[in-house]
Order: sequence, then C-alpha cells, then structure tokens
Amino acid sequence: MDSLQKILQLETTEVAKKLLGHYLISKQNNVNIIGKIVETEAYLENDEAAHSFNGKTKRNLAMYAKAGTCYVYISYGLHYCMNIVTTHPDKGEAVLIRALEPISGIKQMQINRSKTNLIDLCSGPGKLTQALGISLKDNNKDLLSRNSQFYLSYNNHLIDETQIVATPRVGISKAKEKPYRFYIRDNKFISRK
DNA sequence: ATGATGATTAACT
DNA sequence: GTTAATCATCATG
Repeated sequence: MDSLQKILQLETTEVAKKLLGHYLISKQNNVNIIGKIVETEAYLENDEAAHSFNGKTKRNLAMYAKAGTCYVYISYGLHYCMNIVTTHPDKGEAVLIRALEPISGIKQMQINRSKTNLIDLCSGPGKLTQALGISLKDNNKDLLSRNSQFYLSYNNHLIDETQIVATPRVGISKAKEKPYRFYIRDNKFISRK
C-alpha cells in the first residue's frame, strides 16, 4: 500500500488537505503534463453542496467507487471539473481539484489552453482539466494506476500544516459557510484569494 | 417531455 | 465589476 492510498483512507476534509503538494500527471502526445495540486475542496456526505446529496444518480455514480477513482462532470455546460473519490464507498464523498501549479509539459498546456501566461494555465477547476486534456472519458478512471494516461503521484516533499489555509468553498449556493476549501498559503497559482 | 440549474470562464466596460 | 456563453443532468409532471 503506497502513501497515496493511505491518505485516501482518511476523513475527506483531511484528504483534501493532504492531497495538497502532490502531483497530477497526464500523458498526451508522448508528453508528461504535470501539475502540483495547490487548491482543493471537500464534498461530504450530508453536504447540501455535494452532487451526492440526493443519493446515487447516473452522473455521480463514480463518487461511490473506490478511493482514488476520478469523478469528472460538466459544469455550466462547457467546462469539465475533476474530483478524486475518497474512501467510504457508500458515502459518495470526494475532493474537487481546483488549481494546479504547472510543473512540466507547460508547452502542451499552453497549446491546450490557447494561453501562454503560466498563471492562466491551471488556476481554476475548468482550466486545469483543459490544460491536462481531461474530459468525460476520464470519469471513473483509477488515478492510482500508473499504467493510466492520467494518474496521481506522491511527492515526498510534504506541505506543512501551517502552510494550509481553509476558507469557504467557491461558487456554490448551499452550505456556503463550511470551510472546506483548502489551499497552499502564498501560492500564486490558486484560483482566487 | 420539459424546465431549472449550475463545484465556471473569458471577454467585456 | 459585470455579463454572456452553453448544455448535460436531474427533478418534476
């Protein structure tokens, strides 16, 4: 059992914090596109803002899969957002990835995004999926499988707890007050302050 | 079968 | 700061 697997066993808000600093890797045209996770949000059981609040549906089925599964959905009809499912199979909990710091494959990201400014490549949930070429085809993928075109990678350089900032989540209309958004303090690549 | 609704972004002013 | 773009999904009838 590797360390990512261990992180994913924790309570979902803890997972959201502990995923900060690790890498998301996508292979495209023989290029490794790598981003460091710098901003996340937790979506819990009995959480009005979670897609799983009303139980299983066709769309949110991936949220009930095993820890480390990818849940992708379309937002506002035109953007993809990606989540990492946490453990607790019947709860339907997941962590939304909101921003990445571009690490590698930056040229490919710039092509995918039609933007050159590093700050604009992955600083939002819809942006990072476009930069990494993630779409509905990636829904339900196992992000712990290295054979995949798209997976999570552990970073030994861990983020200190004191560097993590918690705030209310962005863009939701229900359960607005819960502090389930987490990001790395002073990181330039988060979606908003 | 239909209508409401976004876990957003980019391009404006 | 404001606003248009744009459509899959879900709940309801």
